[in-house]
Amino acid sequence: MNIRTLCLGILNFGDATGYEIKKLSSEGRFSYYIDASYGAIYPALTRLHEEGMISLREEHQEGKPTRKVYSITEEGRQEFIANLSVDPAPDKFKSQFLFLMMCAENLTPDQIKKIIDGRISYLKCECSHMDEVREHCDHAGSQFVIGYGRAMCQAALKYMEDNREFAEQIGKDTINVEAAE
Amino acid sequence: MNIRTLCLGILNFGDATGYEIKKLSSEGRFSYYIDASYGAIYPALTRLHEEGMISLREEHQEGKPTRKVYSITEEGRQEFIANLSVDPAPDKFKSQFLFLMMCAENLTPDQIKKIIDGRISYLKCECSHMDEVREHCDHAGSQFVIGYGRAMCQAALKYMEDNREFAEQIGKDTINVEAAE
DNA sequence: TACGTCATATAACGGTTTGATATATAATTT
DNA sequence: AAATTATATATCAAACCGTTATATGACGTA
Repeated sequence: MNIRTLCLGILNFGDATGYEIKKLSSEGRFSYYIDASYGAIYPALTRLHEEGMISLREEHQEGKPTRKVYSITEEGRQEFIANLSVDPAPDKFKSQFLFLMMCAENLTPDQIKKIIDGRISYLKCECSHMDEVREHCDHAGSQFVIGYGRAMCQAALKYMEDNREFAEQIGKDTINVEAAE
Repeated sequence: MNIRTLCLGILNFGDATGYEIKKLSSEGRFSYYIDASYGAIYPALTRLHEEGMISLREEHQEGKPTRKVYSITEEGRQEFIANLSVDPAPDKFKSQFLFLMMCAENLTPDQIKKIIDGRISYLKCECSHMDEVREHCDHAGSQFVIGYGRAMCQAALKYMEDNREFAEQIGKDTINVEAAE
């Protein structure tokens, strides 16, 4: 799924500027499973507008750049709907935390402990962020999606709490092995 | 975390060719949280070799291209360890499935059902793939990481089974709304 | 006075996708 | 049985897509 479809999808929920699309994708109710950058959004919007998929309304403001508010057109809606019919691609997931855990025998027990503590507070933060988003949103699709994200987050937290001792042991074992050599 | 560090990390587990690094990252025990492409791996290995971070042993074969087997050097190991000390970046997660669910009111009940069925079999497939990887691997870090992935996968399956009716209702509601208009 | 928010935009960089090249073996179709 | 197609091994480059970093600038807040 490319940014083109992503912009159309967000605009299908309501008019927005490039700035707002960015915020929705990295902080709003889309943020759990999407993250687009300005460098991709602005050129995509320009092209979508040239092709008539979205229309533009300029709101001039004093001291600030002109707000360029985009709306999806009937043509754009059709392209968007057509794109929804293709089979969804597999999820993409990248985690530097898991990579670090995989290499835990190269870390000191102290480092491992710090990383795990950081992970748990990161997950708690994500979790409460999703709770917040869920409260301010009664759209059914959003409820389902945020609920999914929350379930993942809670499962991760539970796993971390149940298995942190095992992970911390890796660092301690390595020290003993090195001492024995 | 860039491919450079990723290649060093995989080579720190043992010698490998570019081809094998790719397989490990998209099918092996790293695949749950990493995925690198040939187009990134080969240039990275070439550069790493030029810089003395990895050494090269060529194995000539009949009919096939020469196998270029890389090993991490002491210098490479030092760079790798140094890179493990930085705070892990937040996870990156992208899901076309969740995007589709977010837009469920634009889909027919039939489409939603098909997407959910596909999702459940995808998750089951991922889950059994992880079980398989876990069995063939008694390295502690791998156990922790695969266990994490498995926990996520099972939580996703449970959520899907508990909430599929809710999601399927979205499509049916939309039809009724449209009929009423 | 420095940082966070609003707002658009581009250049440099990094990584993915696609496809070229080449052979052997396994599976499927005719 | 023969022919075709898919899969696995193995490296690599070009085209394309998206991220990161940065420029610009004003307003509000700590």
